Amino acid sequence: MTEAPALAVSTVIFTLRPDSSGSMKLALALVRRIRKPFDGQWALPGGPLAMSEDIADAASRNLRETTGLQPRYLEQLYAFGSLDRSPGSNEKDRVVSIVYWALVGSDEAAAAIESENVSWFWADDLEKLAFDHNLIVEYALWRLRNKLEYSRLAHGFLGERFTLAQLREVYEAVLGRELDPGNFRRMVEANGAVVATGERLEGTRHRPPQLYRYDSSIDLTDLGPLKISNTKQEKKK
Amino acid sequence: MTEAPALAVSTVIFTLRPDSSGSMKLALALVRRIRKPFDGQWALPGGPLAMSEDIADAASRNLRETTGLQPRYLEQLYAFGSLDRSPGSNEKDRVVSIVYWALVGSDEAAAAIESENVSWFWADDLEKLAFDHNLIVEYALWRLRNKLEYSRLAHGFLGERFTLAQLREVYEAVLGRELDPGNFRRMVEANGAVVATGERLEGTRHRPPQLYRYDSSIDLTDLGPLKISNTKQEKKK
DNA sequence: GCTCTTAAAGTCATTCTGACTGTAAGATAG
DNA sequence: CTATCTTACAGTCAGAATGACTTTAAGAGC
Repeated sequence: MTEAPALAVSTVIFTLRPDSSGSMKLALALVRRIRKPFDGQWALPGGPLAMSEDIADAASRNLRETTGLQPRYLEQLYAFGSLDRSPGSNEKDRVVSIVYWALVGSDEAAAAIESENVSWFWADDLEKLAFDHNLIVEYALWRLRNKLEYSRLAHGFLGERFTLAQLREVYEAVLGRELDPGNFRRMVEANGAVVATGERLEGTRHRPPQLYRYDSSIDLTDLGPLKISNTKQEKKK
Repeated sequence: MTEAPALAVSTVIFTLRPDSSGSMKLALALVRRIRKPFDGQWALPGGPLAMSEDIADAASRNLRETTGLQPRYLEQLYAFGSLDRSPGSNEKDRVVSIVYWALVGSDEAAAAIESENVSWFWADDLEKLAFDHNLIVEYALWRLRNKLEYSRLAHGFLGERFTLAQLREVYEAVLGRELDPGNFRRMVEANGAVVATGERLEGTRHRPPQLYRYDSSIDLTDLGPLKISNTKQEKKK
C-alpha cells in the first residue's frame, strides 16, 4: 500500500460563560500546542483517529480528555484537507482533519478542566491560532448561528428546566444581538418544541417566571437522513 | 507510525434528465463494482485520496474520470466513517470516505460516458447500493433540496441563458412537486439573483418568453466562511 | 378570424414579523 | 402599607411574505 494522508479528528467546543458584566457570552475551548509546528500557539483540541474508533466517538473522547465534560450536542462540521494547512511542513506530514463541533452546558463548563495549557476563549475575539484553525472556528460559528434558528440547539447550553428569559439569553449570546422578549416568546410558543412545566422560578426580585422544558417527543436537530446514525451515540450515555 | 484507517473520496453526481414522458427528473451517476466486497452491485464513483491531491480536486477528478464531465457545482457533503460500513470485511480494511456532491448541466450530461459499468439512475427510485451508499445518496438529496431554496444552485443544471419556465422545471424536478408559475416568478424576481437579458426564446408555439441569466456579481452559494477556500477550485477552470 | 398555449401582471386573503403598548405579580424602599 | 421598580406575559398594529387564483398579452396553428 502506498503512502496516504494522515487522518485526525478535532473538535470545536462551545459553551456560554458569564463575562465580567455578568451577561453570557459564547466561548470555546482551546489547548496550547507543546510541539512544532506552531509550538506555544493555541489550537483546537484533537488527535489522530484510531483504527477501530468511530469518528464521533473520537471527537467525544477528545472533548472529554481536554475538558473532562460530556457534549450535550455533537455534530460533524467539515473535513479540512488543503495541502497548505501546515505551511512550511513537508508533504509527508499532510493531515486531513475531520472536525466536529460540540455544545456543553454552561453550568458544567464552569467545572471544566482549566490549566496553563487548556483554557476558554471568547469566540468573537480570538488571537491567531495554529494551522487553519481560525477558519475552522469561523465556519463552526457560522453553522452554530444558522442552525440555532431552525432547531433546538439552545438546549445544549441549558439545564433541563429554564425560563424563557434564559432561553432568550442563549439566543442573544449566540446571535450577538438583542431580541424582543415579546416576539421571542411568541416565536418559541408557536414553534412548539418547548413546554411549560407548571413550576415557577422563585427568588427573583420580580414576578416569578414560568419554567419550561424541551418537549422530548420532538427532536428536531435537522440532520436529515443522518439523524438515525447520529443518535446511536446517544444510546451509549 | 501505527496503522490508520484508509482515506477515500466519493462523489454523488446529480443531473437532470428527461424521462420517457419528456419531463425532467433528477438522476445520479453510479458505477458497477468489479471486485469484492459488493462485486456486481452499483456504487458511488470514488477512490483513494492521493498524498498530494486536494480533496475537492480528487472529487472533481473522479467525476471527470467516470462521466467525462466538469462539475458546475461541487460541495463537500460529509465524512462517513462508521466501523460497520463494510459488513463482513475485516477491521484492517476500514475506510473513511469523504463524500462530495456535484451538479452537472443536463445538456452536458447527455454527452456523458455511459457503459456497462457506468450509468445514470433516477434519484427517487434506487436499488440497494454497495456499502452505506443508499444512506449517502439520501443525505445528498436532502442537502440538495434544502440548499436549492436559499441559493442559486439551480444554475448548476442550466445553461447561461434560460427562461423562467426552465428554471421552474429545475425546481420542480429537484423538489418533486409542482410550483405555481406566477408565485415562482415573483419569488425569483424578488430574490434578485436573476436578471433579464432582453432576448426572447423564439420558436415556441406560444408567447415567446424572456431569457434570463444569473447575476454574476452575486454568488450566493451559502458556504459561509468557506466560500473563499472553495472558489479556489473555480480559478483552475 | 378563432382557438390553443404559455408569458406575464395583478388581486386577495392569510400568515409571519418587528415594533410597540398595557397589565400582572412579585420584591424593595420609604 | 403604599409607592416604585423590575420583569413576566398578553395583546395590538402595520408592513412583508405567501399561497391560491384571475386577467390580459403574444405568439403559433388551423
